[in-house]
Amino acid sequence: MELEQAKRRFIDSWGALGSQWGINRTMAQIHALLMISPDSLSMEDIMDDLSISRGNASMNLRGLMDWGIVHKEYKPGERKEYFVAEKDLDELAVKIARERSKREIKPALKVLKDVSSIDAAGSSEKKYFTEQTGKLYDFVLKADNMLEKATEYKDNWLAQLVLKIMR
Amino acid sequence: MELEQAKRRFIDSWGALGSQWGINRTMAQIHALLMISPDSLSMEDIMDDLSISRGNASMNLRGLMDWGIVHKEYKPGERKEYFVAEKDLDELAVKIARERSKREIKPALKVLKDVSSIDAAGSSEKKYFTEQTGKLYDFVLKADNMLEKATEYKDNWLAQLVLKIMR
DNA sequence: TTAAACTTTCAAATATTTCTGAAACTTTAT
DNA sequence: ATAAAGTTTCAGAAATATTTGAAAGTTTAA
Repeated sequence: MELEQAKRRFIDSWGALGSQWGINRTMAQIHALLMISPDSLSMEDIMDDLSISRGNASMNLRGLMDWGIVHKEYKPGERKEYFVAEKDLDELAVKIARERSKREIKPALKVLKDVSSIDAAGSSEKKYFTEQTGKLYDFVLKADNMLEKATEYKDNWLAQLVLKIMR
Repeated sequence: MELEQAKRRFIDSWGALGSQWGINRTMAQIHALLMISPDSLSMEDIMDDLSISRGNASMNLRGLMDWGIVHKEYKPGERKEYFVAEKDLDELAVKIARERSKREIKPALKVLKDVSSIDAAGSSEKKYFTEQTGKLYDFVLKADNMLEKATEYKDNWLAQLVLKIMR
């Protein structure tokens, strides 16, 4: 397999993976492209490589920056903006985990807390509902806390956690 | 907040959450409905409650069964099929984790392995590519293994893991 | 074997998401 | 202040994904 071919295969599957995870295909592709790029790329470079429009590139780069996993770089003497991906994978994982927690888990927890605390007196239907959503709340909260712990300690988290537990 | 209102809010947000996670809205809503249903529900019950067509209900119930998180139940003397959700949350998490690993992570690993093993001799561009995708492969593999360990031991996994490490 | 009761399938319709491209905006150098 | 170089925005177009509904398929009981 030649480089160009391998590159396409990587970018395509990273893109497909992204869309399965609720990230849009192009955003994931741009991320993939930046991950394998030794140098930072301009918007034009990205548009050309992926054959996408300027508007599309602009919006998705903004999206990646909102996730905190891509940032701008300015080259001295140049007007253009260049983009680089966060390439430390532990750091990348931490940022994604934190952002998903903030954007998705926390709001879900709020809903679960609200709906599980309606007054259950009376019908057994109500009782069942508050019981189930309450359990869900506890579970999601526990999971979110574990994720937080994990990101706190990055790759070394397990060892640190063990130490904490043992003392 | 009244039960009906709380129920709608729960089903809607579970549905929205689903679509952020690459699961379609209706499938997530059916799942939510079954989670708070003390009794098993027929396809008609589900169609009525969510105002969806028979075809839609049928396909999404099949989807949920493929994930292994909903199953059919037959009531004695009745022709109709009834559906129930897996309500043990640890069990639910394990099933989802295993299925995602099988459907998404494993195929991604294959691609990463393939593309990272092209012959890197020559250009430094190639070298960088194989290096980056190789690191990605190692990282995803490590993450997948941890997930597997976690599901093996279900809720008790951490304690078990600690024991293993200490011996 | 038939027909009633029920489920599945899939082509066409609908809804949702993403993408384009051109206009508006911003920044910088002169 | 101006214009060149660049970026962002957003309405409409295109692409994708989901949903419907009716026909085909299946199962069961008599």
